[in-house]
Amino acid sequence: MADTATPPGLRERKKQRTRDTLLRSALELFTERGYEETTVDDIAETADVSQRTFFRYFASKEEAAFFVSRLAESHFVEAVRGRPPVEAPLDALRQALVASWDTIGESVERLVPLELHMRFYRVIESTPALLAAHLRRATELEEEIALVIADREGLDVDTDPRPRVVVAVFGAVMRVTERIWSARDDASLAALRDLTSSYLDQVEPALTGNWRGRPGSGRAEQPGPADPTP
Amino acid sequence: MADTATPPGLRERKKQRTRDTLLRSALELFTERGYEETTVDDIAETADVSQRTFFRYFASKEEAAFFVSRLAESHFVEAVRGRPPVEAPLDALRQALVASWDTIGESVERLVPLELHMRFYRVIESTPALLAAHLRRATELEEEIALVIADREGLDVDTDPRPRVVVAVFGAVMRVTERIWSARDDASLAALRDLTSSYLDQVEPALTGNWRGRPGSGRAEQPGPADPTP
DNA sequence: TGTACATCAGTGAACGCGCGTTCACTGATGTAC
DNA sequence: TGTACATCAGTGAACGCGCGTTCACTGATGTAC
Repeated sequence: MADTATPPGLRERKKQRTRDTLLRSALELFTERGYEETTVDDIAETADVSQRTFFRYFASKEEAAFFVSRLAESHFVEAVRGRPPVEAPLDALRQALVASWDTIGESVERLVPLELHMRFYRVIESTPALLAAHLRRATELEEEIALVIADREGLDVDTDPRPRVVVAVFGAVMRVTERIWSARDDASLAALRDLTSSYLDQVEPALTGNWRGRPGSGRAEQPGPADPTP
Repeated sequence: MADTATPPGLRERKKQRTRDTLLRSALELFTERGYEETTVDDIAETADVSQRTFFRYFASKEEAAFFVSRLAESHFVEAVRGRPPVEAPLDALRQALVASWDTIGESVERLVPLELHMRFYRVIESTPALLAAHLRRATELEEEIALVIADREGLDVDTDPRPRVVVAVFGAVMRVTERIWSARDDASLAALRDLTSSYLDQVEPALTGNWRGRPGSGRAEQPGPADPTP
């Protein structure tokens, strides 16, 4: 948890301040007027630096947009890594999520207000380009976590499908709840957590065949004689 | 299944030919030299029309890229809609996938060679911008299918989480297998189908806690005394 | 404490690039009589 | 079968736009002595 070895000098502190100002400016503009409607020049101007300086800190507009998310994600990965081995994989993921959401505020607030971060999450969901980038990043994160899970269980992801499958299922539920959450009024982290929790509880019921007393979910190889729905 | 009422005239047939030529040119260039490395002008030039004409047929470069995929997707949705109600939701999805993959060649070949379409799928996976767009489109498709499933079961997606959850889980497994498939040598549809099938079989084992004789997957509220992995 | 030099964050202006749009126009196809 | 007109696919050229890059330069911070 320690920072760099030597305490940061004046130059270093100024750099951090410039970067934080750029980040805040970016997220504020994104949430206020929209991602597409905000140019890199707008961000630089709001942060009171040149456009050239923006690109010194962020390789692209997208990188700035996801900088805080990146922090939250590595926070979650560390939480997964720290779960006790007695927990089953799906439980470990779930507990890690709860634990990291309980403490994420502290890390995020060092950069931007948590409330701003949460509001920006909703912007992601309503901006096609951002949502696309978010989903791509999510699959990269899933691959990373699958390796952690495989490591926990002493398995190889290339020979055993289960690590990637369990992580993909977990991620799929999260993305469903993120989307529903973003469309509702309550933008709090607590609301997202409760929703995710209740949806995770529905995974097993959703996968078993008998949603309403059906024969069962055996490998139904026979096409069945019933009439297709019109 | 019937086409338009009146048989297409010369003008209409020429339009279709122009569009098909543009599609083929686009997919060929994308697979040969890469998506980012192909400009809209390149595509128009290869198809022997002006750039202006390209935009008359496709609103964007991305729309052209996913035109054939769009066809395959609606094929799948129809297959889901046609599954007999006795099948449990997850089975219905699975059977619909198998069935639509068995017949997709016929629809696709009307536009471009199936082999070209399959090769392009691998380009999607290796091109960040395309993968991002693909994932966003996939979630839109999932929402559509969730509505179909809810309809089948007489449920409302806003009150019952199960339709969206089961579809999300199914989709998550598909995306995992797409990615693995795209990294392997065998680019055939059969290879993708077999891989997907075997991964779907792993969903239930992956979600149950006992990957190697563990206590069980009860709601593990106690953090547990064990040491975190280093 | 003071001087000389090195490092490096930030600047300003210009540019390349490709996507997607706009405009006024041409010529082939379709249709009415 | 032939003529007159309407429709509409396609054209060519120019443009707007924002992202991201390149260049030569300035001035503040850090360091050596």
